[in-house]
Amino acid sequence: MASTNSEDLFKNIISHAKEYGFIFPSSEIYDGLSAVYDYGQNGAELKKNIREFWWKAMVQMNENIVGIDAAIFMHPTTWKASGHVDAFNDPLVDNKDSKKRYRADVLIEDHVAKIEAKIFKEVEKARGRFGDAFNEDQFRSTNPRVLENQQKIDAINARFKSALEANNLEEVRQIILDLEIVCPISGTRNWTDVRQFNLMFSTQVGSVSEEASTIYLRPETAQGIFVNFLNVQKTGRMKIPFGIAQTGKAFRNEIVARQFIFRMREFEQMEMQFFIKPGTEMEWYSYWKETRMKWHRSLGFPESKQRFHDHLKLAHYANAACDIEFEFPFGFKELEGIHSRTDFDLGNHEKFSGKKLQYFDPELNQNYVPYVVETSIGLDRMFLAILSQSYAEEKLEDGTERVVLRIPPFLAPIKCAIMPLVKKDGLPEKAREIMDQLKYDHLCFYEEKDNIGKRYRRQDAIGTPFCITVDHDTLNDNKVTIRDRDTMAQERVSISEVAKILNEKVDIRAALKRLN
RNA sequence: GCGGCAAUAGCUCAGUUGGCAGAGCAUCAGUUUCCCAAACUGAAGGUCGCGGGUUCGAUUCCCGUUUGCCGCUCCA
Repeated sequence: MASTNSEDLFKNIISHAKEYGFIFPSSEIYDGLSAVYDYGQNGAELKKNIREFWWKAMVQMNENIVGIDAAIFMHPTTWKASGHVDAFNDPLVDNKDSKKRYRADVLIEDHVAKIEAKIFKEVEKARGRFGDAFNEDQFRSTNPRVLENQQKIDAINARFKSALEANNLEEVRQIILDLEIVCPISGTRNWTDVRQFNLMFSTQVGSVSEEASTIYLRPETAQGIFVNFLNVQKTGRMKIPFGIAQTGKAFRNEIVARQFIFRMREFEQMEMQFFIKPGTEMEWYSYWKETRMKWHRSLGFPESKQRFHDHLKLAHYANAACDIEFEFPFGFKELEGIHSRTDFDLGNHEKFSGKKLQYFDPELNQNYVPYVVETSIGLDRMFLAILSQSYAEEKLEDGTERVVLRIPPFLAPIKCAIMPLVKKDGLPEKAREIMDQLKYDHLCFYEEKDNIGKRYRRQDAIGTPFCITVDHDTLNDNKVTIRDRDTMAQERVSISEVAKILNEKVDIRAALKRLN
């Protein structure tokens, strides 16, 4: 059972996640759906608790940050303004020998450019021959070689244009084959089919197909915040600097989606857009870098597991960007992104909507489009980080092994298991009384099946931090034992104190205070 | 997307040179023990991922396909 290397470890974590009701492949009875997963009974709780911790840390702990919940469907123009439509509409083709991928339109344009170069050469030759008397337009419209090449170019362009307009990718490939375009690296013409990779999923709104208009499932939640900037600023009487936070599903049609729930086609983001005065972005960028790292560190995992990764190549919307990376079993990977987005988004939404998205700054007595610093974390990735960091295969003193999830108690799916030592002599009744007392505050679990050791191990496996056991002495002294998941040590306490003790042990407040 | 490997019970896997489908653990019902996966009795759980082909007969051989993992590629 013990994992000898990180690949085994990762496989064991995946098995464990399924066996104990954290993660299931989507629609598994139909063989699943590639890169889509469901959260099971324990996974849903853990995910909810992570989301709550983020929400409280961002919204509840910051007077100048408020939360919204925007719709997944948005007006199609949103994605033109954001740049998502244009950035991802390229027809791509792979060379099977060199395994290199090219944009089909670039291959064809390069080929056209070569023909143009030939024409240019002819023209320059002629210019040298005729000297000052040279009439380029006349030469181009009469020279047979130039005309022939120009016709070729026109024919290619016309054919390519109509193929693209008809969305006929077969034809695009045929053009590449007919033009005998070779891969610059392998030199072969062994091309795959041409494929259109659009990052966004589309669907139709409207009941009649002719009236239907195409809309997209949002590829990021951020735009829901930008389009509501004025609504929130005005109705919330927000003053810059202020933030808008949101959690929710986003969808990306990834070409390659892999590594369990690390890269899924449907995933949940937790994003916060912080609106600031232009010129102050670098201060706020480093403020949020440190603040977010503190949040990650507050979970108590080794600091060596997290690191910053500064982006050298910046996206079209950013003037500074970094990732917080986590060391997953398959290496350091992005967990959260912090981006200085300038006024790119609000500015573009102004252009496309024609609405003024500005803030009147009373101190400066002037309007401006605010700059934005964004923090964007993948909830599913955070879930995987916590799951893989918590998972431990332990060898105990007596030589037996146990699997334990050392999830921080306030994030654990089940906070407390309550069990009678045996299921007779009135012990179950007593345990039920305690269960009925605690269930109003915490998700608790009652169990009387199997011997007590087995029940403890089952709770270890799902990360339940505490087990309360009712034994024969309980009936006389009204005391129970509280067993700690990590140390396996037991403490005997009065039943009247149990609620108070448990409240303290699983309280999210301690974690939030560590953020200060 | 390309290449490699894999898919048999909830989990980990064995197996049949092509001839009635197996183990351990887990699950459920009971007996017993009672503080760290104990024991016993019984039960349930499978079109051997799916679809074709070859064959008297395919879980086994062949082809396709789906899903997963790994490498490359991609990830504004």
